[in-house]
Amino acid sequence: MKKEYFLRVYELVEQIPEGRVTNYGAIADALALGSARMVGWALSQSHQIEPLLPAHRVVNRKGELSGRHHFDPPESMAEQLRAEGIPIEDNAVLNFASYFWSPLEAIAQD
DNA sequence: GAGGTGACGTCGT
DNA sequence: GACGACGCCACCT
Repeated sequence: MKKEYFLRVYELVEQIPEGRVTNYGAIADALALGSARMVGWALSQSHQIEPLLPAHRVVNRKGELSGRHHFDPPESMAEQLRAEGIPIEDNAVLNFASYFWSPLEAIAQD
């Protein structure tokens, strides 16, 4: 069961509220994965399984859209974030700290 | 069964 | 402050 650990990342990312963003490290910490790389890797896997996953709400520690290149139209990641009211500039989230959403909240509710 | 990969993060120089 | 190297661990070939 635990082998499908990426499903946990899946569930968590799925709970990211609209207009909010989070980073890989926060998810890794929330799930006690121990490595943010696992989150990025998990998202890359989940992307092909469930494209509906709001992976565009997950960025790196600097708020940069590091995974934009994995989207079909790479710029769609920023477009979707902007559509949710999140300002994007130079492929990075402005006021990232202000829009940051802690995945721990999702776990707390669960 | 062993090696390589990866949407990152932290520490050291 | 910017750049480089290492660690981290599940999944794939």
